[in-house]
Amino acid sequence: MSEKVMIFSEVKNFTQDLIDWQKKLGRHDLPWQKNRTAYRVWLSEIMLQQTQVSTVLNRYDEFLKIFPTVERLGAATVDEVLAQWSGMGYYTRARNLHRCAQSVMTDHDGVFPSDPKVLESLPGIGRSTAAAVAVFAYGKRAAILDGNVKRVLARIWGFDQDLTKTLHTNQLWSHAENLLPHKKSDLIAYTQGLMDFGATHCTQYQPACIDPQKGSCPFKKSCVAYLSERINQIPLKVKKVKVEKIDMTWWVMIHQDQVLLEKRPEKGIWAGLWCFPESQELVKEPSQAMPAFKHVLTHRQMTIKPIKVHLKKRVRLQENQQWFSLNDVGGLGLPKPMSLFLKSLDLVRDGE
DNA sequence: AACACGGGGGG
DNA sequence: CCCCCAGTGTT
Repeated sequence: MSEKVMIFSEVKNFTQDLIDWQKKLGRHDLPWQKNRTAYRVWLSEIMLQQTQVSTVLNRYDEFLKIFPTVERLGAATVDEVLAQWSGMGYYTRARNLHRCAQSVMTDHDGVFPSDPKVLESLPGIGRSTAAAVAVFAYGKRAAILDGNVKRVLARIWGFDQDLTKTLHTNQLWSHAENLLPHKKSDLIAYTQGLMDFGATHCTQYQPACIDPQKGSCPFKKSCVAYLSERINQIPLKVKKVKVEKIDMTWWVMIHQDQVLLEKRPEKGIWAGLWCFPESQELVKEPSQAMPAFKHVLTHRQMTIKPIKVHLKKRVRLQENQQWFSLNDVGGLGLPKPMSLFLKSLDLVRDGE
């Protein structure tokens, strides 16, 4: 048994059902669905990469009016292109759009290539966009796999692997290719159907299977995510916690064998635990920077910079502060780096 | 406020 | 391969 079959069980007639669905319930009147030249298709795909259909609808015709051909676009200045793009965000797209137009003019005799692999070599065109242009403009047999399509395929086949992993996304790519219709005449309806079904029915939140207002889902009977009540878990994208880098100062105030500690607020990091004060302004005794060290938490990488001050008298600067003998700190609630640090203080003291 | 999106670029 | 980024719109 091949790997493909093990991962993606048979969903009967998916391809044909989707084609039928598209013909009946898909979108047929979007401006870029008429007169599907490579230039028009390409422009719409780039605009749609990170921008909603409703926004692109307001911009597409205007853009084409100003840059009616790939030649005119390539001949424009990048500033003119950026000006026309303004408000749509991700301005790298506009710069690549311009570069791509120039490359089509100089490297491809002014004609967009039809081979997805060649399209993919152009600026701003990745695997999915290349396939879309090849299908819509040239009727080629190529698979798209954008965010909408990933959601549709992952849900129906119950593919619950982490899609931030290249391996799993590649498995989905293979699956997308296996699903392509064999009749070339079906490719446009099929590809458009994938896009439309994902955008209007198999939406991220409240898809049609649980929201009748969106219509009915033709795949309800076989959709693994729906049948196993995992619509909200699939597709799975494990977001890596962003590790924030933080510098923290510890004022290590020492008087004889005692240190001044501060009970931290009940909210935030190390809530309610005892720590060195992170700031102080009143004490003017000479201070000495100690070696900084790192402490790593799930979501933070802290660089702790202790500053030692030997005080002649015990002062308490705030209500939440208290002096402790080093012999007693062991009984306090201390965050990990505090207990490690205090132990090292002990060693220093013993060594003295 | 958190999340979603395709592609590029650097390590 | 992995990570990070960019900007607007949606939930």
